[in-house]
Amino acid sequence: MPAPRTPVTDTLLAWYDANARTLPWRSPPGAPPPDPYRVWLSEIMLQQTTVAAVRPYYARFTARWPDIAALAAAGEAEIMAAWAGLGYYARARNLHACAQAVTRDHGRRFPESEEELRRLPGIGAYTAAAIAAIAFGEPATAVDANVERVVARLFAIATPLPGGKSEIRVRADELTPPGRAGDFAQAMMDLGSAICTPRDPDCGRCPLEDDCAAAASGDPAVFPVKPARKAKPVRRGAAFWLDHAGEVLLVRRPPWGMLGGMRALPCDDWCAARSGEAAAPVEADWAACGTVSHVFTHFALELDVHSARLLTRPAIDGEWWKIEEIGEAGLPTLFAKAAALARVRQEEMA
DNA sequence: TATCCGTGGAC
DNA sequence: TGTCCAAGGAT
Repeated sequence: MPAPRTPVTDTLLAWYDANARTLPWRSPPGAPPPDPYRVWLSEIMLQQTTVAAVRPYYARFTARWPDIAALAAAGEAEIMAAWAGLGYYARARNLHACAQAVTRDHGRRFPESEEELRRLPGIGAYTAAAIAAIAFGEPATAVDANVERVVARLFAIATPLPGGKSEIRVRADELTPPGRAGDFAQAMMDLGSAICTPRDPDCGRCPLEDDCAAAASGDPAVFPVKPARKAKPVRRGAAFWLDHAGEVLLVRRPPWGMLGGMRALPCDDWCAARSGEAAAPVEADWAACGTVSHVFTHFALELDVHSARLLTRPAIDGEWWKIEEIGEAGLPTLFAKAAALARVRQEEMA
């Protein structure tokens, strides 16, 4: 008589008990859950962002702001600057807004239910479920790209995304063990990260291979089915490095749109048909420094960088920043690249 | 539902 | 070099 088949969930949890990654924001399987503040912070940082990219930011944030009250008391500008380089900057503004909401409306403690968490700024369906399950042991199912991929393969769900999400959600709910929802979510992520990868999944090492319809099909990588991507348009713009007495002019971008709320070099609207069209912030003897190429999510940018040095400081809106301390200005990567180019050019001129 | 929103690493 | 895509959310 054949032995009863171990349910997929138990197989996965047993694998996780033996193979869980050690991460700074995570407790080992079976241990008491981590500080909800740290779970929340890590989940926000990890949205569409790799573990390797998050690590140093997580370390700096937790050292500088060790709890929710400290973060709520911080200025939005310093949080934005500390976030510089990590991308998706609306997350940083929402981070501050969420810290203030928890401090103001919830007595400095995160609400424990998925429903209440979902109402906080920057916390969507996935993050609410992840925090509820991981930090509070609630029976919530966090469906991220890893879970979508693993579940789509387990059941060979051929409906292209995003249409297939509803079926994936149902299946993921059915697999979630109410008593270990947090470990289940993290197990799915570890499996998706190390074994059930987007390309060339390593089925030979997968604890769920015998249960997986996609593995049985012989070509598991076709799941989940995704629509074709659109081509990225290329845009062109101009940025201006204006310095005087060892300081450079920086501006604050408007809170909405690209790089919203971040410090930046003065620039045009990136809609130039060709280089040399943009109006400079002041009259000066502008020199061309070169062009920065930068790829965003839905377009590529060719940014022409110009520099000028003034003998007298003009009356102009902005912030004069010590050039030697430009690294602490919190420039997003695009402008950090432009600044580096302008400084190289300056060295050549000197 | 579709679009906007960054960045860097892997292949 | 180009392509894909990573613990998504807001609108």
